[in-house]
Amino acid sequence: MSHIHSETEKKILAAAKEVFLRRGKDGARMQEIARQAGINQALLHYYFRNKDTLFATVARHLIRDFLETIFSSQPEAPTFREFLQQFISNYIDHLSSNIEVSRFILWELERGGDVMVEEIRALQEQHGKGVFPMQQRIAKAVAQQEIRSLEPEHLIMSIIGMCAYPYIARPVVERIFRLPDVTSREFRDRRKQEVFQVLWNGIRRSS
Amino acid sequence: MSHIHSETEKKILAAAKEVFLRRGKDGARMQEIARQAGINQALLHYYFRNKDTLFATVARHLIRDFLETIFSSQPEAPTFREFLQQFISNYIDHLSSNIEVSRFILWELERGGDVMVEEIRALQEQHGKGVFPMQQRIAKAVAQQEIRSLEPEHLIMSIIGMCAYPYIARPVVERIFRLPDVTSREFRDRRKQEVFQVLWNGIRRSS
DNA sequence: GTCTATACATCGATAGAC
DNA sequence: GTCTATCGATGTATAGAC
Repeated sequence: MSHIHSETEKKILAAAKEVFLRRGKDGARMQEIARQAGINQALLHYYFRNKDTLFATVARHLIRDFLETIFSSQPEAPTFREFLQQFISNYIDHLSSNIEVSRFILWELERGGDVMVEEIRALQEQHGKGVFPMQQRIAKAVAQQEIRSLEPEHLIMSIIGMCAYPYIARPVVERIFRLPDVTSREFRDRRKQEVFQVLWNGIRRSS
Repeated sequence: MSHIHSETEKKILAAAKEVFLRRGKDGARMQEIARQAGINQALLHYYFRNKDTLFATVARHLIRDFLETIFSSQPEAPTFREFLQQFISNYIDHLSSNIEVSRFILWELERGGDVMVEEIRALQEQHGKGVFPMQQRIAKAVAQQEIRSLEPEHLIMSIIGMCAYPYIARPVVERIFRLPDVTSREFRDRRKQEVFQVLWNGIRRSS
């Protein structure tokens, strides 16, 4: 993997990222990417053989950045309760200010999720043990009896599902439930609180 | 809205439903729909002026059926606890045996969700009061102190998000978490139990 | 109503001059 | 490296015979 990036190549990658995020792989037009990069279509094919190559490069970067932001730098909270609260807050804030990335990841999942899976695997190796960093944190909390016995994978699915849903089903949430803009401070704070309250009471040992 | 359906029209609608479900609006080919219906492309345009018209008709039917199955015929359980448990079970089973429909709804949401919103509004009028049937059931449970005070809309988002996530992120779930096929009996039963346990403990009053 | 044949538009990709 | 011009494939839609 070459890391020598000419000025033109950087412009192309930046333009491609924007267009692919906005329109998806199939919706994106090579012409639009070229125009946005201030070059012509032939030069685009000179740098990246074809659309597939260009898309693969962009998708890999986008997904890697997303995963690293969310799962790599995890809150170093002393208790699992605080860890959970901070993770939910970070995750909702990040989804909220990167709505196009969430949509892009959905597209990628519909396409089969291959890039997603590969990047997660790479992240796992990087952190050793071949598991999600978060999986270990949860397993530890169970072992130390901070929370009731459960399968970490299921808890992770629950957290992500609850946090991500409003951003996936935004039209329904905003127009049917008549809730405020899902990116607004008001909505985010309310949602964070509700997600945490349900989850924490749902997994704590005291029940 | 005409309800006179010729034999050919029915064949077209059935074929279009299958192809649109499998490939989405943009991925679907009029040629493929024609072939599957056993006719030619010209006849397709004779019945439905263009692709948009055909898609709109199919999408409306698909989404209406989905919404009616899930939200119209609700469990008539005496307690909210049982209601919740049954709803989760029905919803997960339905998603599981209609994976293509879930994917189709995601596509529709990404497109702006207009058809979805219109059909939900229609369903609301049909049930009076201008709200989700489920919204009322939750509000009642709060009023009768079966569960703690909360906004019904947030609880609905939590339920749907937790149930739907595995079917949205299927590649990650099955390949990274190494969980069984999300449509398997084994997985569904485990997921139903986990979702219910978290949610019920998360909203019951006793906490 | 149903067909064959074809027009017309779009888009990714390449040839070839500079 | 960068450009203009154009090819070739694909896909929607229509013309016109039966």
